[in-house]
Amino acid sequence: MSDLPPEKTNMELSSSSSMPGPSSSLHHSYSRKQKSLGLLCTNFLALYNRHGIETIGLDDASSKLGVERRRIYDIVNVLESVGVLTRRAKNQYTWKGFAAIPAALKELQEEGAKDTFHRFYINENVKGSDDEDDEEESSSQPLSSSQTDTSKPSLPDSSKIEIVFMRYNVDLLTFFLWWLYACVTDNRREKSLGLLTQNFIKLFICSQATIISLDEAAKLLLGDAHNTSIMRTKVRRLYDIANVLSSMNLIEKTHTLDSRKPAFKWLGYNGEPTFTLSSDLMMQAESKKRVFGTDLSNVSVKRSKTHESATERSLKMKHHAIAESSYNRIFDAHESRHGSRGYEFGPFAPATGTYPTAPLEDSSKRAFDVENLVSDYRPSYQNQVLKDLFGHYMDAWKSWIAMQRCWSLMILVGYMYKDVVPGREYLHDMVEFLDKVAKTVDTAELTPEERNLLSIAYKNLIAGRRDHRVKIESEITEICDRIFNLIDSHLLPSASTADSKVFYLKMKGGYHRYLSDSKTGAEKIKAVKRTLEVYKSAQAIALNDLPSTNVPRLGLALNFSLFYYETLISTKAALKTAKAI
DNA sequence: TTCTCCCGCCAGCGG
DNA sequence: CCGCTGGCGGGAGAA
Repeated sequence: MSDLPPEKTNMELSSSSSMPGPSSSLHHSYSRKQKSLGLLCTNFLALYNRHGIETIGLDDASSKLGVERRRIYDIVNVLESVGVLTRRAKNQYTWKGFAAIPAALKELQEEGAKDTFHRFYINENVKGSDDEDDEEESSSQPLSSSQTDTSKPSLPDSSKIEIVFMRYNVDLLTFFLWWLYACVTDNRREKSLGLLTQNFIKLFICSQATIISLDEAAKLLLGDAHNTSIMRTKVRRLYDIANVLSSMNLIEKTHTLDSRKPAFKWLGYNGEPTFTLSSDLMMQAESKKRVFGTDLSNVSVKRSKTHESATERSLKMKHHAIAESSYNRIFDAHESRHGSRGYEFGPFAPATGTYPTAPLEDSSKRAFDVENLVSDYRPSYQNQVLKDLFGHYMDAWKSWIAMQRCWSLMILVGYMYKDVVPGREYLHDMVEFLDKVAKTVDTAELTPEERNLLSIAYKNLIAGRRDHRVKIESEITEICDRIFNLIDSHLLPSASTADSKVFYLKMKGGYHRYLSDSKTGAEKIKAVKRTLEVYKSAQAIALNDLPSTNVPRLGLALNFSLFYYETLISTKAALKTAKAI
């Protein structure tokens, strides 16, 4: 609101602002193609792709090519991402040449192979309905009604988190690692043209697809975010990139097979591209540009900044006057929504004990703005700060409040990044962590969310073991069945002496006993009964036909009595406890 | 009309 | 503070 910088406002009065926009086109036949990024890149390469070029100054480039510096940045960034250039210092780049491309591509390919991370941007299944989240889980947590709870708008409802946990075996430590990673990975960098270029290239070289349309690329690179405005921006950038890359002959514009839609085909690096010949063409091309180009861009930026020639400025202002109002409004809205932009909570400013809840407060509609979430919760710590970051967090880890905060952040981040599927290592680290957390209750009680997480975590932990036990049990059963079968249908029928009969029966009884140990409930009772039966029949034979000194008979007696003793004790105990309850 | 994509604002950052 | 970078999206040519 009315925060026009003063210099701009006084500039305005000089301009003949009566004619809004399109009047500017009358006195020069202006063609965009003359100024395309692709052409510019070609010229750039022609200018510098030769022997003897070591370093490139951006000023130099911009004045030689007759474009604003801004455009040079675009080109240079893309070129750098394929290794043709390297930044050496401010304003200074080192020319590596096309020879460096293959290595860079190879690296990209390898990187792309194990690249699970950069799928960061997720999200936004648009409306509050968590549509494709499968339903099976909901039975256990019936209160998962999406909105309506105004009481605690702070975090995404815990049932959802639980689903996330369950589905992906996500644990807290993993969350934390993600978050660290997200912090360390510079926010701005993530959206940079260079990185985008690399990812774009990865799409080609890490898949079989040779033809990709920019729409598809944008969708792939964005994960699932189908937000149109984000898409539009991304596609714009992809156009920029594609133009540069195609001027290097790395890709080529074609059409998709099925439709008319334009797309780009990967050509790859085929040695030195052909455009070196344009080195002389360039001269004339450049001179032509001088003629055709609007006066806007060519003049050295430096000069125009100190002494802005009025004509030039007026032209600018025309644009500006129209754009200004709406632009500012949008901008203001955006800014106010963010409040003060500073990352005031720092990594873990212990002073404010509350949860960082602000962006979620609109709980009526869960489709919160991820962009803002990301910028709020993933502050872009730069350089200096980054160096200490890890240690800092590790320190913070020890303080309860920090932990609490960390926890909520992790939940948020985990929620946001739920599409990333993590591994299942860290199990024990997680338990340790949880123990630590749980032991801090004397300082501060667990919040409901935290309690819930604690329970979930341990539940997950146990669940695995129980599964394991079930498996073991079934194996035991199988083995026992095998032996019973063997004894009943072979060994026992062909046993002629009482001695051997008793021996086998004793053995059979023993295995029934083992079975009864590992079973529970009705199965256990059955196994116990069986044991008893078998032992009794064995005993009958033994008492009749065997001398009291016979070894199998003695063994049988021992086992039988032992079994009796055990079952008796346990039944008694069971009865007692049952009565007590 | 939709597709392309240039232009330049201005936030961030380094010095 | 100043100047360099570079994300970003408006909106103007091109198709």
